[in-house]
Amino acid sequence: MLDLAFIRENPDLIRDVARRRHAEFDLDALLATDAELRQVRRQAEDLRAEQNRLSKQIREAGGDREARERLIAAGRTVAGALKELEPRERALDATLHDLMLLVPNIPDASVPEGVGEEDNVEIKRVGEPRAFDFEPLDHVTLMRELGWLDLERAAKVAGSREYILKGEAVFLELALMQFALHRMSRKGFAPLSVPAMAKEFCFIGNSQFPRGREQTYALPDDDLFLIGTAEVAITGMHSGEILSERDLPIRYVAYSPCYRREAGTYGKDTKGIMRVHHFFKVEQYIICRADHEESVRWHEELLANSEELVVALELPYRVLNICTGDLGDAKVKGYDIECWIPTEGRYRETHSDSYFHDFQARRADLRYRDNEGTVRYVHTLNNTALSSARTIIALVENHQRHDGTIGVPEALRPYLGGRETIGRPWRA
RNA sequence: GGAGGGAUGGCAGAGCGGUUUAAUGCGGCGGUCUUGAAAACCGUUGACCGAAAGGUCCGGGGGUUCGAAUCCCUCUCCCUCCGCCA
Repeated sequence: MLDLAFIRENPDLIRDVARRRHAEFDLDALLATDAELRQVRRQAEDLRAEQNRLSKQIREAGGDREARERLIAAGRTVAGALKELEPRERALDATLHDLMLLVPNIPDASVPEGVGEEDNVEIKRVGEPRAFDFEPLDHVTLMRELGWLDLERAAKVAGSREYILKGEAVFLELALMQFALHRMSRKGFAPLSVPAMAKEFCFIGNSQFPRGREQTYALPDDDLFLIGTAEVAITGMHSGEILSERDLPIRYVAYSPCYRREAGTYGKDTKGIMRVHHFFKVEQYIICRADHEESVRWHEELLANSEELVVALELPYRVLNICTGDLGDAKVKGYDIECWIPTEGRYRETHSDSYFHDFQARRADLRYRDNEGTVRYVHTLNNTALSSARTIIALVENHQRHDGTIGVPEALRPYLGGRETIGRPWRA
């Protein structure tokens, strides 16, 4: 959420943001509602001031019965007028709030202009795609042959876009998560394991709602929703708080399942476990001072942390600077890391590194008291450390061996009993 | 699931219809003293809207009243006990 006063004073800039983002929202409706609310609120406040004056006079009238009766009658009139005005004030306030939630954040000047993902700008490429001396197999074939994946029974249990991992794939998944948690906690990030479901305010605070609500699983009987990322739970965790500057920055590394409805993606990535309804993720999250330079510094550092993990897993990757049209509403700027998928012959997204300035903090009412005693909204950032399904794809495809087994990168071996390969050889 | 108790400023904690414009303590900030710090002492200090006047806010929402932190209803969360359970 942006500062309302800022929107009021910079309507042209906000219109330009909408244009750059190719986003739709009704700024005129917002400004009109704001203007009307301010007018109605002023009337209501005048009435309340009158009410207070009368209340004081009634108190002071003491035993003077006649004056008392007269003042109470006047008070009744004011109360009646206020009662008529208040529903209007509340309704306008609610409308304004709803409209405010639809205003996107202001992209940084370094975000490339563009309409969709095709306009994202590659800023670096690291690692050479491996030259296979045999025909590499895709992750579905490999994992099936290794006895690691059952898609048919997963569909039977839970429908499309679900999967059952079996055998060593189960340990591989856990190994990746543990690897990421250990590495990040060694860097000073505090490990968290958070609830997989959260209340609505967490999703609004984080900006998943109201736009993108259809991407989230709802549990209506309990007024809860399944999180699509640990970010939701972490933002909710500190919402409404006033932290102290000396507690900042807060650095978390959170492990959680992630649930995504993938509504509207029919026909996209229908093979295997590239696009699935659940996976596990280790997420980096930072809460820092309200300082642009500091946000930028952490944004770069979060990227470097994730790159370090990907490099340790010996996966070729590239980094994209996400363009205005593909950038989530709440983000000031975003980088994606995409890992090389040999059988697709292209890079696929595995990480998303974002900063928000105080956009999430305003929605979640997350503030801090600075060293001068001033209360400010914090800045928030997050980036994937590792996510399970897509990293498994990249790992098995890139590290497959001629005999159908999977090579384990050295950094991951401590989490897999020291083994250099996993899976039984099944190819000649 | 059942019974009871509770939720007040950064934290702790009074207040239980109208001098509460929310006491007091801790913490924070500023100062005196000090080479510097600690201690002590002095001052200052809730959040939000508004240019201001003024207004809003005592877990959320609704109600009673001329007037609600205070009374009523409802929801959420926390605590204690019982039941069930990995």
